[in-house]
Amino acid sequence: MADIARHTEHRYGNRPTMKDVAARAGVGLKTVSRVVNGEPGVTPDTERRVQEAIEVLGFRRNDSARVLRKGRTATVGLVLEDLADPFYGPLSRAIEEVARAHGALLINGSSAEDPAREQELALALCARRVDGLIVIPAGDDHRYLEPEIRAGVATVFVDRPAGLIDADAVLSDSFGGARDGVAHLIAHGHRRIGFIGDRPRIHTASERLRGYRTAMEDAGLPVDDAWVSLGSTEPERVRTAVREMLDAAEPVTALFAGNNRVMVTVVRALAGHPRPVALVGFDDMELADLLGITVIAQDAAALGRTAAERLFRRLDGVDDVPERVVLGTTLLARGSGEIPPSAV
Amino acid sequence: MADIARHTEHRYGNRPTMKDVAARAGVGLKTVSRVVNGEPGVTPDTERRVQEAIEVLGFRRNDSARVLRKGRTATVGLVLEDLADPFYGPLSRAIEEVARAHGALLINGSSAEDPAREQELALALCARRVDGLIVIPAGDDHRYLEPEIRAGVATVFVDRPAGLIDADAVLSDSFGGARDGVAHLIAHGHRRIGFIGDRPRIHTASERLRGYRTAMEDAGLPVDDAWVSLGSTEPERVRTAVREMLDAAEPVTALFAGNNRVMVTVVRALAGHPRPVALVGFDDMELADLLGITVIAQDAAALGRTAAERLFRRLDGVDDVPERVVLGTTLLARGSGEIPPSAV
DNA sequence: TAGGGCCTGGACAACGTTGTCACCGGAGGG
DNA sequence: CCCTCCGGTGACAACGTTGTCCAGGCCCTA
Repeated sequence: MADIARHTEHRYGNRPTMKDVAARAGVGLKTVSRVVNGEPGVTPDTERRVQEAIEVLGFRRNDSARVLRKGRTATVGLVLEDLADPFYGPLSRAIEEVARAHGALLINGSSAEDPAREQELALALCARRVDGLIVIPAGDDHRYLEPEIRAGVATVFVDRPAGLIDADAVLSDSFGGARDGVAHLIAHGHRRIGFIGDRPRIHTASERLRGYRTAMEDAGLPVDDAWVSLGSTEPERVRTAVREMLDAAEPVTALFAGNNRVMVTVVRALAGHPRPVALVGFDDMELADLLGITVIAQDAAALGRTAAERLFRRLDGVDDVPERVVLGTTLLARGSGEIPPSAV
Repeated sequence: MADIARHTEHRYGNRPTMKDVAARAGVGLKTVSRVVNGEPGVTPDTERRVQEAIEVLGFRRNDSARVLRKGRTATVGLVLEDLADPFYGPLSRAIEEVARAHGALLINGSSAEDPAREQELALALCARRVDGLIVIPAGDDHRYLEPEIRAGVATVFVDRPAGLIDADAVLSDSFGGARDGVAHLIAHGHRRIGFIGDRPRIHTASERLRGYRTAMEDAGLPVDDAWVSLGSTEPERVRTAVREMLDAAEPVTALFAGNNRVMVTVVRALAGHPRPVALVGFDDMELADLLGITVIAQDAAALGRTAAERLFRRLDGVDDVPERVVLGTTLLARGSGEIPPSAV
């Protein structure tokens, strides 16, 4: 007796199960299941009795058991890089909307830019048997996902491509966007333009650098090594980079900021600078319009939506080859990018 | 034969189970379980054989089954209001960090300010048997959560209190913050101060309004009905409210913005206004410092952290009475709040 | 009125894991 | 030399749900 009690002790705080509901309603277990799932073949009267019992007991179906039985979880996982980065807000929101439209729930977590944590998180999601996975990669080796993908977990990468495996990816045109932004500065008369970007290991960062170099080359302009600074987006590092480029014997007259983190710090640094310096940043931000910052805007929502739709198409059984989708960017001229070069 | 095939057909894409691993390693099922869970009592040699089989087969434990058996999911649910609102980024990030420190995963979703959707989402999370729930309420009736709480789902509300049930809540001092902000404007000479806030149904909105009224009253100032505008945070509505207050016969000389959504629109509206108007906003935002906007800052991260810690304390069995924790706010003077009243 | 089909309801197994308990072989003590 | 004990191992039930299949009752038709 004591044994039995110990056995069923703190099990979900003793929640009622379908069995309990069945007993209370005086029907069979399966009939309760039918009512709960809206399956046909139940008399209105029986259904009413079951509903009543459900109400009284406060029964709620245990989806874990359901998942175990059915094999589908109606859940997709999202591994993003930093929940607090404003760029990812609209992106994950768009994914959530699509998931919701497909009756699925979203589980997410952030990797904090740490590849090990990305892997840990992605695999934890797989252990929860998400139907699909959307990943904003922090690392550059995703072979660890191969068994999962083989086992049927639909996987789509966003913002950055997967590393060392062949998988769907939805990206912004980092190269083209950066090239256009730098060309914009050149068109306004700049010849010495600085580029401050994220760590080159990150795909978007290196693509944007490539865009910068291409624009310069296309205009027949040389690029001094001192004009390019890559590394973490730590404010301290970025501030130093700005200072060095502006204090040089031949200072740059314009700057290109490789992403929103960098841009924020650059704007702050330039605010304290005596000479006007042109600036174009990658990524739009709220309030950037009021500050008159010219940016290359990505459509984060479209990125998320596209990726999610792709994921659900795969979950619906469409099985075409992995593909890379690239979305265009938009240059928003607001003033900071149209400042002419100032005499030194 | 065909029957058997049909039976095991598309089940997680036929993932290997512990049984498969056991067969391959030539050991018993339970031994595999022991290895997977790091339980003691397995010879190094046996363990190696099992690990090898796991590797080869690409086995990953099915947490759904585990949950079903154990009764705990090591998962907490977060119902927030809008993933894309920058205020919630740091908040959910802080919650995630605490959850991670406790070895738990976070599932979240947004209610989009719709009470029905909040309920749907919260109950879906309960069906997935999350151990705990953190809710940023959209609605003001949470009785639907009573069976869940009774069944043992630890529940903490953040940013706004629960409605009609007794539950933990972690809040910012909306009343005190607004009162201080308005008092700040009064101290700088303003007598006619407008308040533009969110819908009064929302607890924070009404508290902030109360703070505004209290500050005015404390200073012996009257409040004209035309100076108070409550409603949605739609830009169009806020713009209209700003215009009306500034175009009145006796226009306000200062504005208090009830939250970050409102503040953004107000700043935009004031940018096009000929006369300088003082402004204090509730909620800090990135770049607000560069625009010189004086704000009442809440510590979103502390809010999230406090709530999450409270949740896990409950999950650890601490069972004190539901409590309301109120965190202080900080006035950040940056210029816009220190503009003196301009002659009309 | 008997027979057949349809509709409602229930018994039972299975999903993949973990807790319980029993078994087996070897070491150590009497 | 036998008995006990213990560490390592495996058989089995149980978690709560759903799919399958069968039973019984009803109505309709011949």
